[in-house]
Amino acid sequence: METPPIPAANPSLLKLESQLCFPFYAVSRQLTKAYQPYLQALGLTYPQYLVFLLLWEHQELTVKELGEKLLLDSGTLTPLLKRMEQRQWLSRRRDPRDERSVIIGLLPAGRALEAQASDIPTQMLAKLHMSPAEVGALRVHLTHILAQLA
Amino acid sequence: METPPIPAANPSLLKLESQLCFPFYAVSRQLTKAYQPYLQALGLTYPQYLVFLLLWEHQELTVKELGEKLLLDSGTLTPLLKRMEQRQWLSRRRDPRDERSVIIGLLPAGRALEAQASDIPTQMLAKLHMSPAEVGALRVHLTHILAQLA
DNA sequence: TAAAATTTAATTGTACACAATCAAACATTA
DNA sequence: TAATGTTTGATTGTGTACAATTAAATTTTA
Repeated sequence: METPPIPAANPSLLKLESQLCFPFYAVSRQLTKAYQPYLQALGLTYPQYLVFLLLWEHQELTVKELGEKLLLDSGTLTPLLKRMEQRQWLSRRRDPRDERSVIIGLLPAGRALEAQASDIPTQMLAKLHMSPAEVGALRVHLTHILAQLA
Repeated sequence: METPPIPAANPSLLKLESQLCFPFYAVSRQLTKAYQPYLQALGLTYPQYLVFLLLWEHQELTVKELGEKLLLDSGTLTPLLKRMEQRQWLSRRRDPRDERSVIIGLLPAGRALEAQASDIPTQMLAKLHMSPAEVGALRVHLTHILAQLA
């Protein structure tokens, strides 16, 4: 015999289709997958690409600064950065003025990747089937939500 | 000949702040963190919660069906489901009518969690500082983007 | 129907994510 | 300045994610 369903306060809210979180989770992973062909050609993972976006702009950043900008902690960044260091893409050294800090610096091989990555944003925009205006509006919206959460 | 590669058509596109993907990635992780206090009280991780949302509704689903609905593959689901099986939350058995399929079934301990989870959606909505109408519109928007990508 | 192709999970290996803890370096203060 | 507290990364352990491969079961086809 069937057990009657437990009466939730509002049963319909406890369904996958009612969730706001799931589309975020799923879109995030599908977007990462959409980057795959471009990133794989450069031997990069998506989080590594994000680190490069920051280093191409700033040349040098501490682990703490990278973590603040990407919302990632050292447990994620330290091994990721060590892998990128092994590939000679970046350097890791203590700040002589504050030995607690580790400065991540762009190396020539890492700088050279910027030219090869320059087409990626445009190619990704094409995949989204959205106008630049739509993309811009959505980015503003998401950034606002992120500010509420973080 | 191909498009000229070296200088990006628009250099500003290759910045973290220009990306649409990053807000999705960051919001997704921050949302998962926002669930933490509620899920930890039940001993659940976020992907395990998603599996339960489907099982509370459907009682039984194959690994393939779970994978299709959550956009996750067996390399992710198999170990996750084995952990949930160890907790007696669900059962795993081959479909006698097609021995390739594994049927995941809700067990009493898993069913009992539904009542404890029933308040989570409402509590999460409160954290978002958004009206139900806004949330609904955004969910529709994201679901549409997901359909484009998946 | 036997062989080939397809479907479905499981396995393997790499790379995140993050909570919790640790240790060193720096800052503060009594 | 010595003791206390804070900051910063690294480490450890658990749990996803996913590509690639494998193996078994089923379906299709010659």
